[in-house]
Amino acid sequence: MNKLSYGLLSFLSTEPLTGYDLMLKLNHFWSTTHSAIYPLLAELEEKNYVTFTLIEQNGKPDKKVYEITDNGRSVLKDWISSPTDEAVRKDEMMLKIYCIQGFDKATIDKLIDEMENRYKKQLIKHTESLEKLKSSVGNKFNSCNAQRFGSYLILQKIVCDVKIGIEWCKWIRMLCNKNDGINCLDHNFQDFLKSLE
Amino acid sequence: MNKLSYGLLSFLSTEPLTGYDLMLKLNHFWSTTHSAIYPLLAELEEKNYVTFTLIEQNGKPDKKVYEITDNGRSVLKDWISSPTDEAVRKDEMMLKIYCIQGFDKATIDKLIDEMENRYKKQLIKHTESLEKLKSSVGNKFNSCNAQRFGSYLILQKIVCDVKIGIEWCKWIRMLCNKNDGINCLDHNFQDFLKSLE
DNA sequence: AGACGCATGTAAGGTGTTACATGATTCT
DNA sequence: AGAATCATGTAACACCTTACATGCGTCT
Repeated sequence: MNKLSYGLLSFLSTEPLTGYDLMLKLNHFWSTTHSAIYPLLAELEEKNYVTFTLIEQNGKPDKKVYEITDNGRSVLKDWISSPTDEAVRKDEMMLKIYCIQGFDKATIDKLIDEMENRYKKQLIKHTESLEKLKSSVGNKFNSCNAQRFGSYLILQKIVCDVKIGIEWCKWIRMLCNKNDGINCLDHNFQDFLKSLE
Repeated sequence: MNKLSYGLLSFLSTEPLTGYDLMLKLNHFWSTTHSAIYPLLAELEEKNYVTFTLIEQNGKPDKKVYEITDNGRSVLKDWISSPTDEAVRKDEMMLKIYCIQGFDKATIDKLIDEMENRYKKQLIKHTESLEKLKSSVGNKFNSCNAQRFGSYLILQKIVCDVKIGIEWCKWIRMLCNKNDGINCLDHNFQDFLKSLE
């Protein structure tokens, strides 16, 4: 049972899903591919943590809709109460930003543009998901046992994170375009964020 | 040349460092261990992208201080101008948050406490790094070619990110403690953030 | 006509983590 | 007395990504 296996159980604990669905949903905040998911689902089924129903479709490939079992829920319970590993973060863009001081303005501008465009695309994608979720549940997230509460919490944070990413790009551009040496102490990102309101 | 190899070159482009230093610095925003770094440094040296000087020490193990070569800088230049891969994110805590609606209040509270404590520890660590950086350079980050400009940009973002993480924990607790069904539409994380000021 | 979405799966190769290995000094 | 810091390195295993494989329907 690796982390992704628990992740699959976590998602299946709220609704029955196919491997394909799981891939799409997980990708909002957990980098993975279908090739990693399908073998793990087969393992979970062998261990009796999930069961599946084969749904025959026409025009589309048949699909397996997975559901969590009582065994699966019991394993989930143990996992959620045990210590949590640190997050794995590997953002190539950050490695590039680290060394930008050695490059010319044109190269830097191009990089910041690339980064901002990426954040903007993510914002559109995650805002859409959040809106869909809100309308599907009728915006009732008023208790910790509300339907899809966890999904709601995470989407709210991700949307906020990418918005801050966009502001960060703007802040960097502002710093780069300041040629005077005055106000050296004022270049604080959080002050910049507050000044926007 | 994988992403971490470029990362090592990126860090070495701003100052000479040992493998151990690189591990510590990278860990602020790139999950890795020394076991991954040392073999890559050896490869970079074979390819003539870096050179090292052996420094003999007493009381401590000898160390190899690596410097980037002109070849290395040329490779960096090509890399920074080429398309950037998507960030890899794998946060076990988010997988746990996803399924919290199925658990009792005590389990949820424990999990949110664990998460907030983690963010708080990170805040202390990264704030210290930022303060050290500021004092070492004399707070002069007024141009994009300023010394350690990239490092400054990233630390500013990370500090902001973890602060938002802490507020997110508080927001979740607030939602969980609301038992009434009133004001269902008001539970927006960004509105919550704005209300703090 | 070609790309994309739906939907599942395997194989190969690259990447990453954990454990093993050493050892003096400093902190708790 | 035991843990942490500094400092490097290897080996085994686990993990993850890319490519291969299939195939119909819809969109551009």
